[in-house]
Amino acid sequence: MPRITSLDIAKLAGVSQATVSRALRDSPLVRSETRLRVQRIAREHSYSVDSAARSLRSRRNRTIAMLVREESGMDSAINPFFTSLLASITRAAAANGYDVLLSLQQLSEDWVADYQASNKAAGIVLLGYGDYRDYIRKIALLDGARILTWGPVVAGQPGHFVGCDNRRGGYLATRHLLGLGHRRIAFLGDISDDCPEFQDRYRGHADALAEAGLEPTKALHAATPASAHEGALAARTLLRRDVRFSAAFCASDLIALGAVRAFGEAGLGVPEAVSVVGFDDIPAVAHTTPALTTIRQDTDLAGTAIVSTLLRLIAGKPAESRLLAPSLVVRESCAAAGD
Amino acid sequence: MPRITSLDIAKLAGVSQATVSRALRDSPLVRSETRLRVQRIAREHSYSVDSAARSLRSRRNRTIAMLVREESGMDSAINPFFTSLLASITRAAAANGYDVLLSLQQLSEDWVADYQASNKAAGIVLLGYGDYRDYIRKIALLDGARILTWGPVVAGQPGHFVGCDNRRGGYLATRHLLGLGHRRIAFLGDISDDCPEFQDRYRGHADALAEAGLEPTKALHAATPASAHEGALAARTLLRRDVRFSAAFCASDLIALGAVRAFGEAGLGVPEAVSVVGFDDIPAVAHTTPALTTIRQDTDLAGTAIVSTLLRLIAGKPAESRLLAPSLVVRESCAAAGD
DNA sequence: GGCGGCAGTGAATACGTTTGCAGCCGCGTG
DNA sequence: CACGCGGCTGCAAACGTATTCACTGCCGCC
Repeated sequence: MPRITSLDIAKLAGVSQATVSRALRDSPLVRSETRLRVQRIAREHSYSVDSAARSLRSRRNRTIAMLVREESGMDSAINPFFTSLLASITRAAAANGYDVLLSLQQLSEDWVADYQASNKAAGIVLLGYGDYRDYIRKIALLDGARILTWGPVVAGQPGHFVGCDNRRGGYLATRHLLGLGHRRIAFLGDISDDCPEFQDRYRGHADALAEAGLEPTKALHAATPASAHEGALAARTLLRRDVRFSAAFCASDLIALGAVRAFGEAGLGVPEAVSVVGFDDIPAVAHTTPALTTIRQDTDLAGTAIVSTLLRLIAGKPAESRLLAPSLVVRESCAAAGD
Repeated sequence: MPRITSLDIAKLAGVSQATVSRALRDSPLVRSETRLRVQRIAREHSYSVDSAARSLRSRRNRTIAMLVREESGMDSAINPFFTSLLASITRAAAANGYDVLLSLQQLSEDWVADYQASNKAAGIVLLGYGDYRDYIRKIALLDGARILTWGPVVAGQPGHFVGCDNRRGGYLATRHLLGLGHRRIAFLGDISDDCPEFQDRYRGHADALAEAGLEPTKALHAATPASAHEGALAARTLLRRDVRFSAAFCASDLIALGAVRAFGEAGLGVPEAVSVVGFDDIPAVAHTTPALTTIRQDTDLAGTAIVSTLLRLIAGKPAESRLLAPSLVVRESCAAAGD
């Protein structure tokens, strides 16, 4: 049973194959009467264009590839909004008539060749490659690289990025705490160059303090590894310093979870004794006790921003890196400062 | 800058384009010396085969499509192992040289035409379409439908399925409780025809009871909606009946979470007063207090099973539906029966 | 009335690859 | 010596579509 082709439809409709091709693409070149007839016949025979032939002939391709870093990407414990980001990108792509190719990659091999040169995809979205920054920099300079990276946007870097406005997020978090009357606010998180995200969150934190006429205090900052629950360690470090504070802004939700536990073990209830704000709004923190007040990244918005920027790149139009505004989600982990 | 083709490589290597094609596919027809030279040159120019041209000419396609149901699929709260299933399928596909197309679909439209007829994909994996059973049944009968559904395997149904051995899982859960000395074990979960999974879990539960010379007691069964935390409701229903039990097997982790809370509110500590076993091993339950003892579905195994079965289908070989063995994960929510 | 243009259509070609077929060469065999 | 055969290679024909170009009527205009 041979595959049904546009030529078959052409014969059935009594027109040429060229006309079928045009009719199915809603070309204004064909009379609307003809167009509708062809479309009807095609539908009746449930014909649909062979995508291989199409992209071979037209030299373009309605597919974008999502490259997710093997180790980190899909691990929903570490990067929990990846799933919803995935979904939202897929939705946005579909809305633009694009298919999405999913691939788990180490980013070590020559996958640019694999996907760009063999044109399996018109463009590439990189997810979870935060620490491959230099490599991305390199390939971003390739001619016509249609590559978009989800991650921290740092000024002046080559390549195209879409990411969360971490500085704004940090600002929102600390402003919330200030608004509740807190004045001595700890910051938990590593702000070395390894974590540009956290650096920005810290800057936002400082912004908010400055706005209130305060300055960040060194004693109130506890560095902590980015991942893992070792936020608890940082919290204990802080407690050991014997410095007064009534609130803590944690650079990630996981850190916050650890901190909440550490505070609890030290007899400091959250939010009675100390208020806590997290960052990310991972699904788990809505169901913890207390449910965590945190900063949410809008994954829906992120998906559409990523796709629309990438499509501009594909179309050869100029495209800017974009920062997405996060928002504050108030739950139960903050209380007004006692005095 | 025109795209580099196999013809270019041919010229560079001083052979014909046909030989290049063969060499790159490791055909035994070309002398190994020639083959290596061609491959080296291709690599040096980072040439890779145009996938559109390849699949057009060869009429085959190294892509499989994953269709995830829009509403339920990616919602990681409801179906949390979907993400890891996704990852594991992608990995398994890549190991076989297949790409994975991700699509969120309602399964209402004529997507079979879209994916099969337009051959974007050689085969289709359906995820999260539990209640589209009759529709799947219909399309499973299409000639050469290379479609695989992840979901409950019921005997005699048309189509190809890979799913968890729910009966075995139910058996394991209840056997664990019996082993701890429990004799009056409640079952929380809807066992109507709407939930074939839960029916099977209940059967396994009954199997284990029978093995111990016991019978399921009607009074110890509380139906509950499949999703949501309304397991709490079921638990309360049970408590109101004023029937004695020392353990509860919950047909899903979400039900279990609700039940644990309801028991707690009624003054029944878990596991001191009542032992609880869940099902699914969603990520959250490893971090609750108490951490939940539950039945885990092995998503890695599932991914490889799904892919290998689908590949058999694609190759035209006969393929069987497969049941995957779950395993018991012991945590903190069960204690030996007091007497 | 000729002529340019326009709307609609068809013929033909090219996209880059795979693959059937034929050809070549050298060697063993009858 | 002829012949065949096996190992290797090239030629050329598809695969199904998009798109350029040419063509046909037809209308309006000078």
